[in-house]
Amino acid sequence: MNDRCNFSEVLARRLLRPTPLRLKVLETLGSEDRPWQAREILEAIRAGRPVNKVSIYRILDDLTRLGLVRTVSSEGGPAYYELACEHHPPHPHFQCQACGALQCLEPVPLERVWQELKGPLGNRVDRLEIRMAGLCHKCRDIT
Amino acid sequence: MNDRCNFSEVLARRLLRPTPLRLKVLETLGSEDRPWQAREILEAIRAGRPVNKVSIYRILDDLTRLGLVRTVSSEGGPAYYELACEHHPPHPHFQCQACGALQCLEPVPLERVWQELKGPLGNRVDRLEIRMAGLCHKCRDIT
DNA sequence: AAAAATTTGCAACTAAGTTATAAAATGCTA
DNA sequence: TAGCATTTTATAACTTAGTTGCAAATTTTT
Repeated sequence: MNDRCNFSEVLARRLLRPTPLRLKVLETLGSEDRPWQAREILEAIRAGRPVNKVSIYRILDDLTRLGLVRTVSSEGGPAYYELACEHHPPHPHFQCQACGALQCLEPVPLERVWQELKGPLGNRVDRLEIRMAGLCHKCRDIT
Repeated sequence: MNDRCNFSEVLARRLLRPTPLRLKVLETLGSEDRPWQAREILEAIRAGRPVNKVSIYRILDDLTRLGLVRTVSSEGGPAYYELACEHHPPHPHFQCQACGALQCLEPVPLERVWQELKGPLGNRVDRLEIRMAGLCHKCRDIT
């Protein structure tokens, strides 16, 4: 999916060294158009080399803090992570309640909703997360 | 907040006995206009009598399955629960990234967004969760 | 009141994520 | 390029949220 980002350049520009492990994490996240669990990333990387889970969590934290990665929360489950580069702007997600799979949906124009929500409360709003839940087309076909 | 629901009637109508503990859980959820963590509920009830956490989780599960309670997921944290009675329809939430507090926002008209999102994917959509994150007015004032 | 069913408690467990600290790797300066 | 400082990764131990299996207690039914 994401062959278009030069990760090591991006990392270097952002005060984080482009180590093999960091690049591997970014590469993994970019390899499919869906959010990943920390554990999935760990297992994917372990298929090729030994890694410790703490390193994965730390790298995901760092990348998130720098804005290269976005976290997506899931219904009762663990956190998911996705790339936050210019080719992957914020967007809603769909989670299947049967198989648990999390899909990325197309961005939708939310200016109106956004304005309506942020207005009256005096809160400073930084992020908006939209998650739909239901039965995905695969699980729908099966049953 | 919620003096308007006759919980034990509601429970009885729904195949769940109105036990003191179940009523206490509902009463606690209804006592403030905000979602509660399981742990908060546990502690609130323990102030008045001994309870086991497993009972709380089980009761919350049962009530959620019956549609009397809704779960609200939070940024990286534990699950939250809120009443789902007719006086408290689905609505967006705001979570402060500084103090972690979760507020209930007013329901917004989402038909347009909903249609736009559910359309092309072939998924059956049952629920829509909207969460905003940022800095709440209290934390804003402090800093 | 006895039997059956439901509800709650208790202990042990799992999974996600964190913390503290040590080891390894990398970059920098002489 | 050797030595020192800094950054990155590993390891082990821990915390917190939530679950599971089963026993005790309570309630309902007969």
